[in-house]
Amino acid sequence: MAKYIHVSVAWPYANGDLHVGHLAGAYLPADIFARFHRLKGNHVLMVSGSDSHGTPISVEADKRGIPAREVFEHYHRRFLLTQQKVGISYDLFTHTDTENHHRIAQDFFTRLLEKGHLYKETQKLLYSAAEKRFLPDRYVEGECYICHYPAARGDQCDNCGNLLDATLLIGPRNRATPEDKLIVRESEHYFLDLARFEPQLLKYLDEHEHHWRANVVRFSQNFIADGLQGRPITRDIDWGISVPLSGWEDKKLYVWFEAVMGYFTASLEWAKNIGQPDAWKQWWYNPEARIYNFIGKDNIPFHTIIWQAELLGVNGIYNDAEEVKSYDADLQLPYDVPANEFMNIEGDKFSKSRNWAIWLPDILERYQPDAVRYYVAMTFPESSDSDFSWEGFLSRVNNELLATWGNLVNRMLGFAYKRFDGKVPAYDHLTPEDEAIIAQSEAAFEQVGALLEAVKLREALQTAMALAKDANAYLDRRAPWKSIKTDPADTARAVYAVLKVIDNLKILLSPFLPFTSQKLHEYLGYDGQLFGELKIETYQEATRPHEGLVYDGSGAIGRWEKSDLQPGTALREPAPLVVKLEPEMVDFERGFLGQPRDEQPITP
RNA sequence: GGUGAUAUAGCUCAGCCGGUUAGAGCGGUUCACUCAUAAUGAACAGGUCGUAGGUUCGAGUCCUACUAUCACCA
Repeated sequence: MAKYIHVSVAWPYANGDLHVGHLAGAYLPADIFARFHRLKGNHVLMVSGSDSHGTPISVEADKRGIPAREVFEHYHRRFLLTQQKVGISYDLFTHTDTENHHRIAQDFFTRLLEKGHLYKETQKLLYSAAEKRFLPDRYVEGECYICHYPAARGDQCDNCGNLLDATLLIGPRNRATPEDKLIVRESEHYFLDLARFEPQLLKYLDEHEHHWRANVVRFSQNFIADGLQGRPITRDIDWGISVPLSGWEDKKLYVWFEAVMGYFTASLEWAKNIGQPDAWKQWWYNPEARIYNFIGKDNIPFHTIIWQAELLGVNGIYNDAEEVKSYDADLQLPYDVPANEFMNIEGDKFSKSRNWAIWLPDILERYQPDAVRYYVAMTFPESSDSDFSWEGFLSRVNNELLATWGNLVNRMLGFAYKRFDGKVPAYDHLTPEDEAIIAQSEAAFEQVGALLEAVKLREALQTAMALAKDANAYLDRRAPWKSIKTDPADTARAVYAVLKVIDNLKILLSPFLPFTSQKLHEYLGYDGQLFGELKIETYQEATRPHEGLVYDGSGAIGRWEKSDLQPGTALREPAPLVVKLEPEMVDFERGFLGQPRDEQPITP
């Protein structure tokens, strides 16, 4: 029976381009997982979007002297193009500045307030006399009250690394305008009362600890054991979602509070966009559904504790009224939160300010999306931080993806095309060895599938690649290029067997390598698309339109099933699947690291 | 400062509940092959598992301390 799988993917701040860290941390794992489940025939809903609020965007806007909205719109557009190019198959990638998201976030706030999950408290904050506003911590600097470093930032000291309370800084000043006068002022804010949810959260973690990654469980359990503090969910800023209370017009919802709701709000938007406004409930109010939340390790507490608390707090939302109460279960909490660690670059951690980064729009201009996907997937930081090195990229693409897989396809399809009249050879019977390699490739659906299901993606890819390696070995033992001279009937058996294995590998590898699998699919003489298409659509709401990336799976025919390749099928003339990389590219690419970057337009 | 994670062959990584000679891929060396983008196959050579202790008949695998790195929290 088809299952309901929700793939919730971390929302990127739209204050700069996407880089390989984004891909390795959340987007590619999520996409591989979603594609696998689509092939299995499950109902997949994969959503994410640009986080359009938050200080990082305001900071970037101030730096450029343009409004925050322009910054996020610019990068949102680039996110759509980039992810379309690398094939991240969102059912909907939207953003948080939609009317839909605003409205639901406010409904969450109201409902939490009504149910008594919020409380008010007065905070002391720095107020700028010149700008007539409370200054976000990142705009403040002063002497660190711990190590007395003179230029500590308001939120953290770069010298001793401690997180700071901006109001305690010695001689705090406005970074933009040093002569500005800063005063400590009181401001009232709403707090989410996390402690109330402690028993439910502990129970939730207990129920999931066996199938979660160990570090995610332990970290979260300990986080609770330390005692849950209330968290402010409003701020004195002007860029964000309004607090739905009169008298609170000059405050906004804190970005972390509303951004995580995106998994939910985007699901509703998707349902509305396809004209079935209640369709989202099949995931969110269906106890059989599974929600998987793909994130990076820096986000663990937000996705194992805070988001759960919000969901618990608003339970029943949009499902209360009798006439729509088609699903009477509780609001679903994530089934798994497979957080990845970080991907470093050439041995050093990512840094936007130093431009120590590998930008996706840039490398997708130069390399095949599947080459990037292959290397990143093979290097996924699933259990510990990993490292992206250009030497490694060169080596893995040329020596593994091309040599083991691309070459297997090329040598055998080329041979069949030339020697068997452009057709899948007909055979009289198969030898035990032929049957063995075919059986092995069919058994791989079970093995690789189990690994994918358990979100052990790197191991799944390794397992599929090991099969390609075995196919090469089998081919060398059978040596059809020799038998063709003496025993063409035997050649036909071997070639058919390898083509069948290749046809199976096409599917086994397709969640990882959708583009090359599609090409191979066509070379093998098939028609149709293994997967659906990614489109950029415009949606009009009452006051403003917005664009989203949308996966249209209506034409997809790929299934997670063994090959039924028919002898006599006409092949199409094959060409190499994988482009070979020149060793010079290593130095070329390294040359960009740490240098000022010129942002280029993205070609489709 | 606290919490979690990581530290295994030149490189990238596996090693579940502790148990015979610590595994894989890549790279290296040698041989074979020539259908293939000099791509493939076979064999061999490479680690005593961050450091120091401890528990145990026996530890990479459990415990303690320490060091380094990453993240989060205060």
